[in-house]
Amino acid sequence: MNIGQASASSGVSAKMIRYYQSVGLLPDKKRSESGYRSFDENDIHGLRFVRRSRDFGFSVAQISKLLGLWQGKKASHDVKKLALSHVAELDQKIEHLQELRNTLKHLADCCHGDHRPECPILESLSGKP
Amino acid sequence: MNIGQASASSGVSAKMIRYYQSVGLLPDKKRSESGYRSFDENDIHGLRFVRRSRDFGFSVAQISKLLGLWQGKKASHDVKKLALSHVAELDQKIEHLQELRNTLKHLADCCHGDHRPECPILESLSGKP
DNA sequence: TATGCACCTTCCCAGCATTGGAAGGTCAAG
DNA sequence: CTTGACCTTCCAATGCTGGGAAGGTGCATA
Repeated sequence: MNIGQASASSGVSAKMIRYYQSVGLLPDKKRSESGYRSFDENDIHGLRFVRRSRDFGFSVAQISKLLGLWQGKKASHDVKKLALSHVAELDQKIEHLQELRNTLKHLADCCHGDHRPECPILESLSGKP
Repeated sequence: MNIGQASASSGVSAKMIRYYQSVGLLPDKKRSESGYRSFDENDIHGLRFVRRSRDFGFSVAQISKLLGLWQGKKASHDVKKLALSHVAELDQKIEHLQELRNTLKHLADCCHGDHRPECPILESLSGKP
C-alpha cells in the first residue's frame, strides 16, 4: 500500500506521515525499489493509534511514550499515570480558559454596545494591571 | 525611555516589543541618533493594552483591530461584537477540551493501573474510529 | 582617557504541528 | 509514447516566544 492509500485509510495526511517518520515517532522501514513508502495493515493500525492519540490532545512526545507502551505490551500502570497527568493538564487549561471567558463575558455584558465612545472592554484593556 | 525600561514598566518583553513592531502591530516611530528605540508614557499605555489583550487570549490580528478601535475612539458596538465572538470561540474550545478530559478520565478510571497487560486506554487508542 | 559593564541594535535559529508548493522521478492506462 | 495521478525530497510559512551571536552605544569609574 502506498502513502496515499495509507493516509486515506488512517486519517493521517501524507505530509504528517512523513513528518512523524522524520522525527522518529514512526519507523520508516519498508520502501519499494523506486523509493516509495510501503504500508501494511499493521502500519495502518499504528497510524490510527497516533491519530486518535492526537485527537485526545497528546503531544508527539507523549504519543511516543504511549506507542512504546502499546507495542511493548507493558504495564497499564504507566499508561494510567500518563493519562492522568494529561487530565490534570487539561483541567488546568480549562479552568484558565473559563476564567478568561467569564471576565470577557462580564465586560461585554457591561458594554452597552451602541455608538457612544465609552466602552468598559477597552477601558479594562487599557487599565493598569 | 529605552526598550528595557519600557519592557519593565509594561510587562512586555523587549523581544516581543520588537516583534510587535516588525509585524506592524505597534509603530516603530521614534529612534535616537544611534538607533535606540524611544518610548514615552503613551507608548507604555499602548504596550500595556497589548499585554492585557494577549492575557485575554486575543490573537495579534484581533489585538490589531482592538487597538484601532481604542485609538480611534470608535463605537463600542464593534468592540462588543469582537469580544462576544471571542467568548463564543472560548466556549467552543472549552467544551471540546472538557469532552476530551472526560473521555480520558473515564478511560483512566476504568484502567486498573497494575501490571497486567490489559489497558482500556491503549485499547481505546488502537480501536477503530 | 581608557577600560569595563550594561544596554542597545540586527539577524539567525529553535520549538510546537501542520500546510503549501516547487522540482523532479515513477507508474499505470490509453 | 504520452498523460495524469501519484510519489519523492527540500524549503518556506504559520503564531508566539525565547536564546544567542556579533557588533555598536552610553555612562561611571580607575
